[in-house]
Parts: sequence; C-alpha cells; structure tokens
Amino acid sequence: MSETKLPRATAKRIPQYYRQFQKLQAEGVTNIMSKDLALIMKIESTTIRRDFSYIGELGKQRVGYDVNYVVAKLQTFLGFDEPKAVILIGAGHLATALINYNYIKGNNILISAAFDNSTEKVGSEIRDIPVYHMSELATYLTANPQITVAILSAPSEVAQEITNQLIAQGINGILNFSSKRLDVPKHVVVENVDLASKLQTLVYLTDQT
Amino acid sequence: MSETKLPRATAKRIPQYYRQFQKLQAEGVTNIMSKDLALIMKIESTTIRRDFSYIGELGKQRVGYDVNYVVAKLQTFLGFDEPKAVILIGAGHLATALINYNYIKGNNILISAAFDNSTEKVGSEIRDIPVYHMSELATYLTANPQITVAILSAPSEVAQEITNQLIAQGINGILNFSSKRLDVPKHVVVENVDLASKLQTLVYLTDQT
DNA sequence: AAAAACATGTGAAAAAAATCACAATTAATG
DNA sequence: CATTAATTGTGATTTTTTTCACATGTTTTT
Repeated sequence: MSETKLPRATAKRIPQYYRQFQKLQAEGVTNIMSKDLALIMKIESTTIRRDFSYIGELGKQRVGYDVNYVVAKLQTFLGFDEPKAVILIGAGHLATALINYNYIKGNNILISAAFDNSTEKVGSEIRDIPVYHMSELATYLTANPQITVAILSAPSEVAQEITNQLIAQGINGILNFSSKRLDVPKHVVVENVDLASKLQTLVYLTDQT
Repeated sequence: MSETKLPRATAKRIPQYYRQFQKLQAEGVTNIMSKDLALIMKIESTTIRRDFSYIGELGKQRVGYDVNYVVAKLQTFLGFDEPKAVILIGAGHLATALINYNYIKGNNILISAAFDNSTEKVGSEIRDIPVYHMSELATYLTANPQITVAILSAPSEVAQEITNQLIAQGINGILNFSSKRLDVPKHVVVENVDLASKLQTLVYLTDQT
C-alpha cells in the first residue's frame, strides 16, 4: 500500500494503535485527539501523528481522529479485513492463557486449533478450540493452506524441531515463546517473546532508578 | 565501568545476553566469539561488541569471551548477585505458565508468592509457590519490604486499581500483562507485554513479506 | 622468531527514529 | 463574518542506534 517504506518502529506500533482504537470504539468514544491518545498510550503525540501520516491523512485539524474511521483504515492497512486463522503449538497453561487473551469481541485473529503430544489433552477443547495430536499437524495444515502463522508455546528442547516441521508445512510466521532463538529461512518472520528475559529486564531497570 | 550513560537499547539487551550466557554455561560451553554469538542470538556481532564495551572489556582479542567470566560480570552488572524476590498478582493460567518459565537452574529471580481472589485457588500452591488472597497483599509486602517488583497478570478491568495498591505498598517495578497501559508515578518502571498486540504484529509482518 | 591470521574494542560514519517548529486548516467566539 | 484558538501533518533538526573500518593485540603457523 504505502509508497514510502514504512519504518520498522512504526510498523510495530500500528497494531497497538489498532488495538487501542478498537477499545475506544468498544467504550463508545467517537473521536480522539493525538494529545489525549498520547496520554493513554504513553507515546508522544508527534510520534503518533508521524506514524499515522504513513497510513494516510487520518485526522482532521482542530478535531482529531474519528474512531470508527481510523479502525476501518487500520484494519484495511493491516490486512485484517477478513479474519486470519492461526494455530497454536502446545496446549498447556500458556496456550490456555493465550486463548483467553485472544477472546476479544470483534477480534479478527482466530486461533483455530491447538496441537499437543499429551494424550490426556488431545481430544479435549479449550474454550471451544479443539486440541489435536501433533501427528495430525501436517494433515491439518494441508487441509487449511490459508493458515500461515503459528504460535509456538512448546518446550524449548523441541522448539527448533517443531519449527522445521511448521516451515515444511507452509507456515511463515511464528510467535516464539520458547527461550531458543529459532533458525529459519529468510522468508519466515519470527517474533520472540522471552518472558524470562522480560522479567530480568524489568528487575534490572527497576533497580536502576 | 564506563561512566557514559548506557543507551536504552543496550540496557534492554543486557538481560538477553545474560540469559544466553547462562545457557551456554549450562551446556558446558566455556568460550564463545562475538561472531558465533551473533548467529545464535540474531544480533549483529558489532552490536554485541559495542554493547559489551559499556560493561567493560569482557573479551580477549583473537580468543573471544570466557563464558564463566561474562556470566559473573553480567550478574554483578545487573545486580543479580543475590536472588531477587518478586510477587505475582493473579494465579491463573498465565501465572502458572510464568512460574514454570521461571524455573531455570541457577535463576536469581524468585517468585515468592502469588495473590488471587478466587477462593478455590487461595491456600493452594503452584510448584511450591503459595497462593494468598489479595486482601493479604498489604501485610505480605509490609513483612517483605525487599520486594519491589510485581508481575501483573490480573484482568485488565482491575489492572489500574491493583497497580495503585501495589505502588502504595512500595512496589516500583511492574511487568504488565494486561492490555491496559498503566498510569504510574515517574519513579515506577513498567514493562508491558501485550500478547494480543504481539500476535497482531506478527500476522501483519507475516503478510507483508 | 618473524609473519600471517584473526578477534576485540572503538572512533567515525551512516542510518533510523524521535522531536521540534510551524504552515495549513478548521471550529468556536464575538 | 472576521478573529481567535487549537490541532493536524510535515519539513528540518536532533538524538539515538547501528554499522563500518581499522588499530591493537594475541594466537597460530612457518
């Protein structure tokens, strides 16, 4: 869409804006100005306006941003016009937490299935999301080729092995919760969430101040 | 030893280095060079060397970095010489996942207790970590004034209210898993982990490529 | 023991991101 | 209907972060 290349820092913030505007919408807010948004999101108003300028002229001078309009624009920009299905590898506590997290009204990212090796979990459901055995992964992805993103919440020891499987089956986006950095070909996007590191960072930063 | 102020980008990477070196240590690796570390961590070797230079001269030319030495140095630098205790607000699936995550051998961040309102959880233990009722929070923190960091895994609706309580009780670092940005005084450090946004970012970036 | 090979640490340059400053515009006010 | 007040979007600037390039020092080889 954008002719000028979107800065990476901006790209990472767009989904945050989208989510914030969804919330404003849910709260019945119809209009917001960059200064107020800055207070809520703890992002400088100038940064917000600059970011938005990459998407197009979203606001009106002296008025601010129409919430419905921005939600619609961001949705299109993000390619979320129609719901995107993703799968979950692992059906433990983290997986369950993620499924609960993902239950937002009007959400357009849909967790369609979870995969696990534990025989007691296989066959069950987590909030109406079915849990299949890992051995069914290939069949499932072949039957659902539109699924290209996976959330990896499996133990670190098997993370790389599962990653290889996923990629072989056509996955090209992975949200990695294992503490291992994954080796992937260039066309695959990995977002890492290392919870242990995050905690260490916080403890460190806290003691600094 | 550098007196020059640590760049924020570097500060956020130091705990990652620490964790990686802990792992190398566990694997029995005694020495590593910035180029190999770069491959593992997906961080440019120059960036690594520059980051390390803020901590001091950690490496040896032509040889690389002694794993034990770097772990010790980073540990001191991060102030992790003695274990730090933190508390967990919420005892649901995410909390359980975090507790499991935090069980790393030789870890020096210790989750000492969890707090929840659910009567069935209160009194139980998650991996030997006791779950107390939220009403006991004030007493607990008064009895344990060395605890200054909390992990907030409570529902978004009550996140701000609990935050206020925490700060009133002397907490000044919060790892926030709720999707709400918290309003806190300047001396309080907040690290946000918005899992829903992370997923949206990934889906967006995946479709870009 | 000299030469070659090579990794660290860092000054300098480049790139990326954030912020300033303000023109353009629009709502509210008198 | 002119004036005032206020907010967006953006050129220009500043700050931050990354990367380049190489001097320095250490190991290995000949």
